[in-house]
Amino acid sequence: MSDHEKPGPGNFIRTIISEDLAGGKHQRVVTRFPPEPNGYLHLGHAKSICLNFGIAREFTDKMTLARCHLRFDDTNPSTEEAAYVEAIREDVLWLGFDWGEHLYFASDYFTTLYEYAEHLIKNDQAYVCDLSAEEIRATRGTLTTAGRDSPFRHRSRTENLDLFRQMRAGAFADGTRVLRAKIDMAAANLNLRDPVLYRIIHRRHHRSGDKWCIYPMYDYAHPISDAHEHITHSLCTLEFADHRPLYDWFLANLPVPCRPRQIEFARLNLGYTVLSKRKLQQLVNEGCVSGWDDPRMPTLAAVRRRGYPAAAIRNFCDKIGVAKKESLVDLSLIEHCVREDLNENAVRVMGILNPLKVIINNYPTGQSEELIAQNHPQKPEMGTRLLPFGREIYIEREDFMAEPVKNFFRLAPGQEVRLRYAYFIKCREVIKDEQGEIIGIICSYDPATIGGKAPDGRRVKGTIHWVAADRAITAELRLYDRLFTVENPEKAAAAGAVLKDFINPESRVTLQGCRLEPSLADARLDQHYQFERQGYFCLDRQDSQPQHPVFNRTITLRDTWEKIKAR
RNA sequence: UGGGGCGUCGUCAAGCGGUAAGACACAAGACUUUGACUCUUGCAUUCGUAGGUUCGAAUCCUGCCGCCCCAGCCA
Repeated sequence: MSDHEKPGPGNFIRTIISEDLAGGKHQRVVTRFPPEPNGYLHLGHAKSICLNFGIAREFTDKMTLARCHLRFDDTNPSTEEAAYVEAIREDVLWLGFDWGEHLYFASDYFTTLYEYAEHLIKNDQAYVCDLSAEEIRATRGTLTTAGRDSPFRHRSRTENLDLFRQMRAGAFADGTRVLRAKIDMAAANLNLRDPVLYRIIHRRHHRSGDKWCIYPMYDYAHPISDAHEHITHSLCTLEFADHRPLYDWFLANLPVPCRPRQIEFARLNLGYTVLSKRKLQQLVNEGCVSGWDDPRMPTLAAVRRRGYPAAAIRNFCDKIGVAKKESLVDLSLIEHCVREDLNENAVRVMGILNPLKVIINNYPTGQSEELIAQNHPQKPEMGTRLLPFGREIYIEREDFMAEPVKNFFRLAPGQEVRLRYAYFIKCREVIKDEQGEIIGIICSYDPATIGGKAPDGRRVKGTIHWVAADRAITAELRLYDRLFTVENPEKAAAAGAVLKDFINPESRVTLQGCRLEPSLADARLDQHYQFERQGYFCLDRQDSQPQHPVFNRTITLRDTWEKIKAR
């Protein structure tokens, strides 16, 4: 008994596949991920990619090789572009999946699809209809009333064939005729009321060029493409459930090599963002974000730029599960996955977001030294680095309070803290400008506490991060927060408002003049960094320059202090 | 009012007739040279609801209620 025959844990799709395998319906599993190249992939697609490729991986063993195809659903040249194809391939690869030899395009099947259409015509199961789009709509009927037959429904096969061939030859203008399946204008399922199979679009296709001027509809192309690739399980989202009878109708009425089974699952919805290409396109078009890869966007290109590891997204997709219930997943779940990965892999460094100068008055002027810091406290194998220290340093403005609140155990007048990996310092004096603004503080340090250890065993409650003033590098830091102010922006916008109204004005805050420890001058694009006590950061792949480094904050560290403070 | 789908903890989600997994969130505590991490503990007598079948029901049956999708020559 192979592993296949055990019912898969959890989701209903794995259960179905296991049963199909156990019942001998299939020897191997073949799935596919079928993006349309008309936009960028987002986290919702990641769910589908992980599901489809994950199943292929899971149902592969020594005896049987399961696989997942990458197929571009490029049946509509008016919205699709080759550039998207490249971006999508990159995204899938980045996510960690490989289609191997199995890269396909629906456009590869245009000839087959056309021949099948003639087959339907010859069987009196399809006809050329001269009605306009408006007329077709008007005769389709409503949810509760049947549609009316098109006056062209009873053309002869010969006439249909001739007309269809003329359509293909470019004899007609866009929108003047379509090929329709002849099914049932009274069907309760609107998809069966003589659906359009082919429409005329005189437009250059990114792959087939000007070879065609008629293009197949999704409903028609999809089942045939699946069948020709010997897909066993065609997974799609819930809104296609109504299309399944049509999917099956084509498979039953055409000489296809096999009959794939369509199974629907619920699409992903994530809190405080939108996961629909149309809506994302809108944000880009309206200038709400800087582009498809603006780090606040939920696109794969954006989260990659922001610093979300691919492994974290895969883990997230595992955790959310697959079901038919429409749900809204907590943003905190993906954040947890990102932190979990980054905590493990990010190199620890120190960086000051809002610098406050500290002068250590008993540290000899002109003296400096190098102190040893660990790159990851829990992983000594990640090594150490040297941190320059001197008389003048910067600390985080937030780590000093002239009038400390209760339980504030960082720096305050007379209070002692540890400078991470350095010394204990005590605040002696506050320097203010004419406006009374604090511009620096004067502290004393205890040389005996070098490395941050107290030989006398005395304890300090706070440890803060710092950088040496003269050796720090200056950088721009971009802090990101949730894109929207409401958890369910689509729902909020449906209630009369527009999406734009719910954009979080603080979703991006740019900080200039941040001071970072000198090791960051050699920061690499593929490395994640934890700025201790602040969060995880990575170099921005678009805007960072050697002379002007730009870091994106991937995510903050969990902040219990925020909660304590709020009480 | 037609058709399709769905209702299990705040959020996801197992469960498939034998007496409610797990994760996130949250709360309390321990540890701590990151108020991070880690650890420990707590968190659905109840599965939309009302009946029925059964020794036994979240699981089977019936009614009701609620939510989502469908009238593109988009996918």
